[in-house]
Amino acid sequence: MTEVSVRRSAKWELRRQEIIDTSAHLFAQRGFHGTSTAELCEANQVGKGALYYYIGSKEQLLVAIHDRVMDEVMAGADRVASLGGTPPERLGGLGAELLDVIHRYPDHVWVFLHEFPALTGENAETFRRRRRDYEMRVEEVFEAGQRSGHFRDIDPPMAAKAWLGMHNYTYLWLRPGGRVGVLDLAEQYADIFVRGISAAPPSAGIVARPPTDVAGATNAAGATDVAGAGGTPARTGAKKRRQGAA
Amino acid sequence: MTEVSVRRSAKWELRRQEIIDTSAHLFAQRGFHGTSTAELCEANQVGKGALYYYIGSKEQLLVAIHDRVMDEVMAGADRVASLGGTPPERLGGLGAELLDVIHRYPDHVWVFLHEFPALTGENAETFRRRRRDYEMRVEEVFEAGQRSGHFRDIDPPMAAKAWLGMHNYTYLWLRPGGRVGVLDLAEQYADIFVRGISAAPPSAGIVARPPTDVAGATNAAGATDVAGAGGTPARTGAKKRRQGAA
DNA sequence: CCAATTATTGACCGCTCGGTACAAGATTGG
DNA sequence: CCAATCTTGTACCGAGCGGTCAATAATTGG
Repeated sequence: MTEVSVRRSAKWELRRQEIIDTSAHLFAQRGFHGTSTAELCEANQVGKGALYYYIGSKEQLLVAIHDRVMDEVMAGADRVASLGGTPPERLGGLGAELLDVIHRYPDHVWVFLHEFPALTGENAETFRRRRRDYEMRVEEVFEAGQRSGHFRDIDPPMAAKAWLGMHNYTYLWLRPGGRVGVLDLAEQYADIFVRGISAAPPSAGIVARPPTDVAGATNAAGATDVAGAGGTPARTGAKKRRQGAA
Repeated sequence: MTEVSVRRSAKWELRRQEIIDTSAHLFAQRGFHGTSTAELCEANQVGKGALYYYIGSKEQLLVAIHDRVMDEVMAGADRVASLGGTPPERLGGLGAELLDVIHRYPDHVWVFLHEFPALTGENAETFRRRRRDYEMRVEEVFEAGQRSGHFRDIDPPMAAKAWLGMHNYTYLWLRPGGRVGVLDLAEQYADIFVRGISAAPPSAGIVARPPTDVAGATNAAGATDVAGAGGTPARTGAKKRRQGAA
């Protein structure tokens, strides 16, 4: 389906990359479905024929953007793993690498984090798996940190999600040349998070108050799914479409 | 433009809410631009005429979903503010309220966090402002915590964004009936974050290592914007479209 | 220098999109 | 009971969609 087989010239690959990057910029502004192929042509200064000569289809373009992000992120994780170090050090390294990617590819990352649901079938499956792979590598650091006694006893999947959220969210504001430097930010984030989960004298129960429960408010349609992410909808009887969560 | 003036019957309002909620579910699966009005009709079991009788336009539907989320989130913040308490307590309260909304309206929140760029003109402006308002209320808690000596000296805007990211990201996996309870989660998150920024003996520099800089990699098109979020694009010469960041 | 290959154009296709018009049911209040 | 009003289905609209194609310009290698 993906048809990667055919080798093309280096010039072709180069032009293709340019088009991918420019298109990522557009997608990040207008959304994938909100951007027409005509707009892609205009932004890339090519006719329709040439555009499709390079991209194959709109979805393959989206896949290429996803690939760029996942490749970079995974390469960063590999680099960190190859360096070894204590769990806190490894966690800091992962954060620095992740923020580095977000900083260098803001458009691609935006698309990656927003337009995953626009992928269909096999493509969606591929990136669901790759995301999960990365998340597991983060979890492993938390597990290692608990075994080594650096971290206290928190649920690793939960910690990983908290950590991911904190870092991923920077895609909304972290920009080259911005007020905050990436490396500085990575250090501060690592500092906050590592302190937060480190095995140290607990600071007693200063924590949350339950939300003052406003009158029996559930989803007004009573329509909320009950299982984990991506549960099948009731009632709608969808036809051919793509799946849900990321 | 928004045409809120005309009062309708209670029955009408009720049916409208049902349609909004059902549509939020669809949008959360397929994306706003990826969902056709025909699909909305099928999901809501109405014809096109009836659909538009209730929603006015597709974008007004999107606005209604955004409204629901912002209203709930702001109401939660108000409740917390009215309770008073120390900054750590207030922060925990905000987190519990925020997670509560995400938990009760997973579809609406998904749409809110993904489809903001689909809003145009005045609507985009409105919700950009309301988001910023909420963010500032979070920042204020960090500032107060520093004044009171509960928190150490971190940049409040940065801390607010880290905190927001950590909490908002739960929209990807937090579901009614899921493995983790909301209140429990809120406590753990508050625990991690408050420890992470509390004024306490610093645990020395165990933090980040810089990313081993892979060969001169900037955006291959050299196309990254240089200013803060939402900078105007170069080169594309867009026509009538909406703005960038959230 | 010329044939083979690569790169590009722009007209065109069938289809779906968001939205409207309007007549006909349902409901309601006097 | 009937007229006014609320609610609904359906046929239809122009526009724009993603994608194709045959012709042709530009480049390349022998």
